[in-house]
Amino acid sequence: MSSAEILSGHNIRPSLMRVMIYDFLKENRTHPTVDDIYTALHPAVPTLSKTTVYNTVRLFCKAGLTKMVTIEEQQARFDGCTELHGHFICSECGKVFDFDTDMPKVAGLEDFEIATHDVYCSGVCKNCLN
Amino acid sequence: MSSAEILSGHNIRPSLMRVMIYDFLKENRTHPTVDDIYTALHPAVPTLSKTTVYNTVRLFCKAGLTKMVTIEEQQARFDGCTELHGHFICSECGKVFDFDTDMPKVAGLEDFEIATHDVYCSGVCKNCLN
DNA sequence: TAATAAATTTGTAATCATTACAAAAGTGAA
DNA sequence: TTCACTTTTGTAATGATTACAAATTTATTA
Repeated sequence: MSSAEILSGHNIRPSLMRVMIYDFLKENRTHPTVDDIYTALHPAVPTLSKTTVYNTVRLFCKAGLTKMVTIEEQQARFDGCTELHGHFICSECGKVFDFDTDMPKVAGLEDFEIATHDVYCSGVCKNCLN
Repeated sequence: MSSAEILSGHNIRPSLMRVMIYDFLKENRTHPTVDDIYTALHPAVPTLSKTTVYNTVRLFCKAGLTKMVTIEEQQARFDGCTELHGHFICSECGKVFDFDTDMPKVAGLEDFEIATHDVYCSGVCKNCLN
């Protein structure tokens, strides 16, 4: 299924900018920040505005198409994959890695309506340990 | 064990401000922000500076005495309890609740040095569901 | 105790991510 | 084409956090 079709399927009109940003998130599984996205796409689309990137990722997240990753930082990161998986941030290099996990146990929140589950870890990654 | 002793045990000199801030975190399990802490203590200590609160919570977190809770917000929250537990944020009222959980499964990070585990959930709390 | 050194606290100014907002540009229908 | 509507853009505002140096407090030494 094309990105345009995926966007349409979530009631988001597949404009050029939106498709580009969605493609970027799909192809770059590095959990980019808004600035990362802007910097990567700006050369190809000089008229791109950072506000548009902010608006677009917010739109995507509201539609459940992408996920926001807030992990010990003041800069939000975005993830094109919404399947359940954990995020590990390396305190040395700052890179964010995915890992496999399972649905965490949640006890004591009876009568709460739980919409999202997130598992975060931090430490030092393999590369930085050398 | 007194707060002063706990601070000393972590190689933090137990100054008046530090003990007050630590006590506040121990007694108020509401995951307060820096501003919450400042606003609560300021009447009693009019000379308190917000910078001091920032410095102090950073010092505590570095020493492992408190934990930072970054959950879909641009404002960091602080938790005086470092035992393993999950955090739930209500998308309606913004309150953060603790819940029981267990150590999440982490697969695929062999050779990584994992220092922290965090489980976050979001949704609508019991009160807001009415 | 007085003098000195070290650590803590404070206030101001700077930084930086994010949002508000209104104008401009683009898109599609009649 | 014209009109209504949506998207995109740029600028300015907001607000959390940090940098930094001065002021204050605390501990140490003589």
